Amino acid sequence: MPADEPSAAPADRVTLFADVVLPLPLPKLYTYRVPFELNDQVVIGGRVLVQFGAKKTLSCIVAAVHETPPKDYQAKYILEFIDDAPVVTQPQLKLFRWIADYYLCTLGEVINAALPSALKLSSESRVQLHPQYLAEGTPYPLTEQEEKIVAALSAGEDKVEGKALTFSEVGEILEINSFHKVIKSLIQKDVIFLFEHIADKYAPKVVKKVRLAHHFVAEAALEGLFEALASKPKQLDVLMRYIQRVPVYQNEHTNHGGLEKAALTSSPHLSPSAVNTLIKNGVLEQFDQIVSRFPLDENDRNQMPFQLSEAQTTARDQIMDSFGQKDITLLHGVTGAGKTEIYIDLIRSALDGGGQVLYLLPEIALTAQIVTRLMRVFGSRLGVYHSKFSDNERVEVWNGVLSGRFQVVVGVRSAVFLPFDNLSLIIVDEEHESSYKQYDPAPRYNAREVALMMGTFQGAKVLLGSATPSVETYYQCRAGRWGLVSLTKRFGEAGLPDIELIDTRRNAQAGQKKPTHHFTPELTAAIEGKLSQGEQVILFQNRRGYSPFISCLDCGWIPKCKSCAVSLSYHKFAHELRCHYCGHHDQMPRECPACGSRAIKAIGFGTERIEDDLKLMLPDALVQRMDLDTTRAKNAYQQIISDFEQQRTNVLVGTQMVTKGLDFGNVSLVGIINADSIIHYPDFRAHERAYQMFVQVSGRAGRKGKKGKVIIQTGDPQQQIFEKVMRNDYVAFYEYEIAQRREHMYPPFARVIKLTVKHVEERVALDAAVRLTQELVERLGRDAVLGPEAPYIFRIRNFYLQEITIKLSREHTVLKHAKAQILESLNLMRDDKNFRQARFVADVDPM
DNA sequence: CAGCAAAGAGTT
DNA sequence: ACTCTTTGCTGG
Repeated sequence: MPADEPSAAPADRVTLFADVVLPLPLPKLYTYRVPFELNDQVVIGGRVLVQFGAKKTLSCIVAAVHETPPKDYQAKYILEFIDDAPVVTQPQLKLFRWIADYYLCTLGEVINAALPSALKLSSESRVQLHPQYLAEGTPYPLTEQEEKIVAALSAGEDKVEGKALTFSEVGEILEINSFHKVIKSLIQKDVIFLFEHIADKYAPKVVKKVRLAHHFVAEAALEGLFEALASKPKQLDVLMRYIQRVPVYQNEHTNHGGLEKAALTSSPHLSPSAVNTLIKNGVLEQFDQIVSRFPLDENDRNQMPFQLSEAQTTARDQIMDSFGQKDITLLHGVTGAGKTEIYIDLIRSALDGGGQVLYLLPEIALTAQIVTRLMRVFGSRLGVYHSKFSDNERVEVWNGVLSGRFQVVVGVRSAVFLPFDNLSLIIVDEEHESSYKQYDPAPRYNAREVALMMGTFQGAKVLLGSATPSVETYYQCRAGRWGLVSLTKRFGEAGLPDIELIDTRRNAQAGQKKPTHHFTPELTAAIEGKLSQGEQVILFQNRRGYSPFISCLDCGWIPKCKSCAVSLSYHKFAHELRCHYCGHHDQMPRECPACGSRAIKAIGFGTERIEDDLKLMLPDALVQRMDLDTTRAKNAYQQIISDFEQQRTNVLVGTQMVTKGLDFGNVSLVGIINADSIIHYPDFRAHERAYQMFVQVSGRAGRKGKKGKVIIQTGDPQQQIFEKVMRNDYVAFYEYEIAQRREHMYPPFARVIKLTVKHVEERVALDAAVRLTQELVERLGRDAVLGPEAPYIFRIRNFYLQEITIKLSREHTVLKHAKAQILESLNLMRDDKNFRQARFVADVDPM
């Protein structure tokens, strides 16, 4: 095409339209018009401000730009462009579209989950004095409270307009909650007006620094200063420290960078008031500097040299080999085989090739242990993305990936949303973990699957790692579609632990006594034995709280949650009854509300009770509990781990958390208190989960050359699964399980989509579910649809539940068609007046 | 038939 | 999701 095409309008006169993604669960994109003068500012993937509806101003993402005006309506104008570079890249948009499609949700929901909330602008209502009031006052009388607000609004330095207050500030001034009435009345009297204030929530981190005022930098001036301060020793001390830390003579710039104010007041002999006096007298000047929340490591590239063992080297080479032919490879390595070193080696060569690397870990295992090791090798090129990070920290990681500062990111499932555009390697460690699946709210995605798709889109290799691979993954390897590399030897030649099954039923018949009934004598003896040898013990019980329910011994009363179909768990420390599904809690009753009896007993046992009883049985043991209740605080988890690592505690009692990815050198015994509840879960994955749990928790025993012991307490030692756990025979487990899946048409032989219908009335929930089932059967055939069926816990948060399970062929085109049919059925249901208050939730590949 | 609450429609 | 609009219902 000739460059000077006469018909081409000048760039700034083209009428442009932008399709934007609103952060709402709306199925479509919305089209806004770009104002001419902003034509050259349009950035796909950038944020823009738009008016949505009459009241709302929203920030959203530009997904596409074009010149086609919408047919049926007049597009509104974009108000403002926020970014001059994309915050969401093209590869991301492509991936997000795939997620929305695959997981049956909207693009808005994906964007909402993907963006750190500090990147979403917030709009807050504020009030200000009305210009008319400022000019003429008001003819209406004002109440005392109204006067108070007017006074507060006038108090600002900004005399012309007065200052603005947010609603909550108004509330604080009046010290009442019902301030809306006051505001409403003032608006009616034209005394104030309301406006929306849009603010970026991201706040850079600022440190206070000081430097020497520039006219003192010259040597002569400085000498003079010393003389002038001769009689003020405190100030002199501060000045000396400054000069000691900042050699101002060397050059001007050294001083210009200054020194953190905190560094001047850090030792006890340095007085903060002396610092302030120096600032006040103009000797030092104070300034703010924006710093990264992830400081650059000065001794970067402190590449910790380490040697891969022979087995590790072989595995590494096999993985590289496999990647030559296949994009996806599974590293099946027993716990303790040293997978992390192999990962580090692979990451290093991926980085040398100039690509980015994403290293995914399940939520709980993202411990200091692994991050510290990675930090040592990759220094400040490593970004960490983690649920306990603050919003500001997340934004910095996001921007760091965009800018190229972070070339490796280690993170939890939401790290798949980060703006990578040049990935060459993705590692999904512990790929079988269910915490990769988001359950609520939408998007209900599995980060492992998203990672696989991301790999395909960006041409990256994907390495899945696990000691107990998911059946689906192993199946792909067996079928030859994915590569498989096995590591069967434990690092340092530590043998696999001995596993002993203890029959709790036989013990019960033998007449066990009460306070220790969940500890068999064998387990108790083993714990005592190990502790006396100075070794450590981990006890696993998959239930938190003291006991799962309590009961009146006289009338049998059991307290239930008022909004869920579950009994309330007793939490002894908090002296409360709690619902683990909705968070509702009650005081522990002194007497039975039904019959007045005082004989209320805790039935069953959770981690808290195990901890308690153990302390009674073995008063010298230093017992620590690790479960959701003890790890709520930001650093609690790390504290517990490090206490155990440093052997300040010697028994760790916990839920699932203790099974995951922790390396302890001195643990020689692991006890599984009750294996039965794990095996007998009503779900097609129950056996897989149980196998994984037993093997993973066993893997905590016996590291660093010591042979460990595992004791499993069960009422049914004949279960086939135990034999496979004891022989550590994954393949045998797999063969058995895959036959079951084939027979019953479960994954990997079918895709499962679970639909949940929720309604406050049991009847309506059932009716809606029956109707939905009919619709689905009509579209997909009788064989594809199971249910409806009320789940085991049939009411949660006041909603009655019904579940429909859909099983589909894995074939891509069939799947796509079926999902369209499902969406159609769901939309039909949502439009049906009879089911208006019903909620319909689709969960693709539930776990 | 006012006055209010609950349900429905629409957002570009 | 949120808000404006319509419909439905209670009291009279």
